[in-house]
Amino acid sequence: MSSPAAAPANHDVMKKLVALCKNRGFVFQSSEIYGGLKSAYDYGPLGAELKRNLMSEWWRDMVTTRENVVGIDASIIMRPEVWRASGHAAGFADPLVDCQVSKERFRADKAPRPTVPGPLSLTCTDKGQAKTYAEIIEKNFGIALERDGNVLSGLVALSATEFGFVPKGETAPTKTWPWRGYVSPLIGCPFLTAEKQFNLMFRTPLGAVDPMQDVAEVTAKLTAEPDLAAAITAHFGKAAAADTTLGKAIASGDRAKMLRAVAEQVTASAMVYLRPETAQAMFVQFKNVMNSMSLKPPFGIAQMGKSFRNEVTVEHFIFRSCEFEQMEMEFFCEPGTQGQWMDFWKEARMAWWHRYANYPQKFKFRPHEKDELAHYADQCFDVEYEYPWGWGELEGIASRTDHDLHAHMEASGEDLRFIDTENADPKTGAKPWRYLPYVIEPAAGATRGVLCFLLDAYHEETRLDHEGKPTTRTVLKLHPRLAPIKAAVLPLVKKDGLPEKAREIIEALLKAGVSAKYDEKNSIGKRYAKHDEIGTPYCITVDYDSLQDGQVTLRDRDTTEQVRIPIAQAVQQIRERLER
RNA sequence: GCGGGUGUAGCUCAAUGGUAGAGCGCCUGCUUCCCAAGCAGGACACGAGGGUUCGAUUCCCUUCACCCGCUCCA
Repeated sequence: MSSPAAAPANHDVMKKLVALCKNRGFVFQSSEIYGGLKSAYDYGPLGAELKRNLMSEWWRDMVTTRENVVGIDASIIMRPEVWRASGHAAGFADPLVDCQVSKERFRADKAPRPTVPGPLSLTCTDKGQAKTYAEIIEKNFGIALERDGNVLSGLVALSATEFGFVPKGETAPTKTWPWRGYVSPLIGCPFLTAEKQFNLMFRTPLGAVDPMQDVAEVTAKLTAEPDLAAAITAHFGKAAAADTTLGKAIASGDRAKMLRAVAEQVTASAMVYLRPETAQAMFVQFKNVMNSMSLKPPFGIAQMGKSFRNEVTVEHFIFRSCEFEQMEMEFFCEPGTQGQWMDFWKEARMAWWHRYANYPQKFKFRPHEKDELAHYADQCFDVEYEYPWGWGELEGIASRTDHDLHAHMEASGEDLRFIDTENADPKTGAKPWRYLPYVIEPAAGATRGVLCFLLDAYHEETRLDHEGKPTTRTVLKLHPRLAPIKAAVLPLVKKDGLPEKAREIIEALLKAGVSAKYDEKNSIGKRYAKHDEIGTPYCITVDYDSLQDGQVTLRDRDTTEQVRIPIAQAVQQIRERLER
């Protein structure tokens, strides 16, 4: 597209874009009239078109125009086993704890565990912080720790389950608290909140009867017993054996933990998860897809759709939200060929982003460092975009090895290997070769794609009005195929038969399947400006000459230049421009 | 979740312990022959809940949401 090389360096661009999105019907905040819902957004009429266009372009490029890629559209809810096998259920259900003094939040399983018995000294970053924290502790826990520079001392680990305060000069603790054996990583503080499960996944009971009723009834019954642990063991039997979650909770002696485990146990059979990524369905249905479509590696399965994650922090408008949309493809190939396919898809994917961008220099690859790689990947590249707040991820292209298929084969007991009858197993030399394909996964954020192309398209140009005063023209230089409205049809004035002529043109456009809008309100300049702001690439204007010579002007959004074309060619001309 | 900031019309902003005003936009009519023209009318707001007060948009508390920083990811 024709544009200057340098992107506008406007630090308010996010603010302005968010305002434009609301004003012009691209993106609204969810449930706005009720005060809004955190990190949830609704796509308005133009935003819905834009997102749809973007996703259609992806599907066309990744599925429709490729012989070796097929698409699926899987259910968002799947058996919980899927998420256990994929590692999402365990890997993201880490217990989180807050330090009651420093407010730091950390993972309990990774926290430091001081030797017992022994002193527990709090090391602050500086003297000022030490003073503040000492005051907090005095106020909340009623003890005055001894302060020496940035170190607070006086707390002592007494046993694996108890710590206390031993004032200077004393030998016995004057006050004690129960303890879980670890302290906060930053300052080494034992005053902590209870462990809370932070789960990545959205959980919902599947079924007409709400299992909370069962939870309430069982809890009421169990807590009426004098010995909770014994009551649980009696009620659940084998399900409360020592190696189960329930059994471990009983062993801990913590009532809250036990009741939590009871609730989990009672609801377990009804609970399902909303998928945190679309990828797993493509692994789980790998065999069905391969067999029904008579495919053999190398081939890909693609899918677009919503995924759900409880993010620790949501931020930057639609950049990170709990409900988001993905465009993912799992490309299954022979082990050993993953490197070359990685190169292939890297290039293909970057070319795709560049195709719609005004500023290709704002896209780049960022290779993952070894220690940054997910456990399932042997290589990973992020496609990053330079957002106003810095570089951020847009797509991840991961070499996932055979990790996922392997995990699902093991968990389900289903043989997911491909049987290659033509080639011998390179290890044994025997035919057929049974192997689990390796996977290259280009996983793009559709929601992020919408944001990045809106940012890429957002332009402000200063020009002089008819009086010579500078005015700002806001233009969304969206790629014509992404633009929500392709053409506006405008009578120069709304009289003398011009509207009627314009109506004929818009009807022809709509009939041809081109998204177009008729507009006769306000002056012609205002209508141009309005359509520039929503990214309409072409305006067709009917003037008095049109009635005589059968021609109209076709105005280009980016250059504002006009050419005169016959009305009879209008539809065809617009369609041709969209195919470029 | 924690710290800091913000919340007044569709948008951008103002004023005020005594019941809110402008610009732009929007709607109606007239006018208007190509890049946010003019005239005349019109509609629309104190994020929500509670407290103090004779009276709160203003002061206090709570809550919700957003923005900027700490963690994670498509």
